[in-house]
Amino acid sequence: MTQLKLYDTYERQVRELIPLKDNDVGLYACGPTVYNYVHIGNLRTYIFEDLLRRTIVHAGFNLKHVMNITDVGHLTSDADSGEDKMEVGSRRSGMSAWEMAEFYADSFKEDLQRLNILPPDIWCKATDHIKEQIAFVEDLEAKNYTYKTSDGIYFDSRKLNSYGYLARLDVEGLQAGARVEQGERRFVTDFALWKFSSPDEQRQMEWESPWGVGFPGWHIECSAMSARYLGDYFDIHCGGKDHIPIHHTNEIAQTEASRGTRLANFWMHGYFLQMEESKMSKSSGDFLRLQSLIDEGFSSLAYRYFCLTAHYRSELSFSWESLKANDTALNRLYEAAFSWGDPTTISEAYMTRFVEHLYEDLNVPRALAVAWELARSDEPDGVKKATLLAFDEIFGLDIAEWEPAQIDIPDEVLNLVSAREEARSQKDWGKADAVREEIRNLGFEVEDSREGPKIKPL
RNA sequence: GGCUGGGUGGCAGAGUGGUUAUGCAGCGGUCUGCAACACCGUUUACGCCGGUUCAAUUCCGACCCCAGCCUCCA
Repeated sequence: MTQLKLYDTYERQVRELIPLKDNDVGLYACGPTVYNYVHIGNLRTYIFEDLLRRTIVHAGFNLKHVMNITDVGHLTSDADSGEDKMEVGSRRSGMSAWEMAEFYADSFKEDLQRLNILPPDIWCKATDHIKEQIAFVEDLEAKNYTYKTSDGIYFDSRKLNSYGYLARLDVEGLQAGARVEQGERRFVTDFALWKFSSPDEQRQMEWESPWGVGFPGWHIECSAMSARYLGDYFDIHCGGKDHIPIHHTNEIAQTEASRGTRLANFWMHGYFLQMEESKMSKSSGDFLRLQSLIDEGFSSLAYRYFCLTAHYRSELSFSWESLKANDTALNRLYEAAFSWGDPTTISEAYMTRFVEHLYEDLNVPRALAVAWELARSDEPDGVKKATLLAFDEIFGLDIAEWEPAQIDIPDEVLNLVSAREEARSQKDWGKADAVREEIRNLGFEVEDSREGPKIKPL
């Protein structure tokens, strides 16, 4: 049997996934901060995680997939100097922080569904786990890894020799090149575990703690919640690559200091979607949502397919042209698969090639190339269909469900089509072409296939 | 400026020390009254300069450019 190999950012190498315990694989994925809609770049990362979890299940492991919702504490600056994004978002949206959290979390879940991204086994919200986070900070305090400033409790990163290993941080270089105010922090890489509510401003989200009224820092939620649901040391932790230098680095530091482990056996990161012009920046408010693509006439699965064409560890350049190209490809695949009829038996030869690529650190682009070779091969239709449907367990493109769109064609157009058939049977090409032009003016295109005329909306 | 990655044909994107995916577009063809659809075939490539090697796009070094983090971001 083929081994499932994955790239681990911590070791910077591809190695076999061997569960820490029995046949069980614990997977923790960093979810969104729900202060706004997610954009298509965010969604690329969740598509990667979906491919990962489908592959883990395909390889025969028992999966426990946990995803958090950050609904408090993520500041507008990772240097712990900015405002809470939730409070800022609340002012912008006119909703309370609590209402807004629910609104954007629901919107996020809807996007996942539209992209055939399977939901995690457990959703967990930071605000539902304040106790666990306080307990975690207390433990760090007892172990002498914290210090207090006027605005919060901070993690003393210099007490950990291994700090920054995940990102291969040059800590001294960071100190030298620092461009931000350190405030009362003792060192650039120190970070907030608990922030005090400001006396000047009434926060919507705040809690009592041993250190006073306030709210948890951003990083502590992941250490606390992953420990609660998956244990102190679990199999895979993933997120976007931008989390490597700060968020994940800090999670590792907290857990290492408190529990003496490095948190996860594998650290996996999805790379960015690259925009043509501007950056895919959420804070500027100018970003593409899944809905933006749908508004332009693309299906959500066309975007999923587009993401399958690039390896998760390479940047992918987004452009409308490129999305269009892949939309065309996907529709050809759908139509071909539909025309093959009922599935019969799976081709072992193609399946083997597919799995080899998939298990080699999720080489989905290669796996997709195998699908196309299969589609254009001499295999019997039933075999093609059965094999492609098996591939689709991973691709998640709903190939089995696809059927040609049913469109309403006005009687006027149908009459014209009949009139044109009449003219064609009499070889009156001039009239046939004139009628076709008339039909075009009504918004429909006629194509003469072997089975008779086909009508499509323009 | 510091650190971490990356630069492949018209576009997107795999991969490899010598046989060079895949998709879209283009071109040629089959089909068709014509067109379209579909299918078949097919051209253009590895940022720049050195080095190692029988052989480098693939390994090493310098340079240029791009991205991420250090300031909001998956």
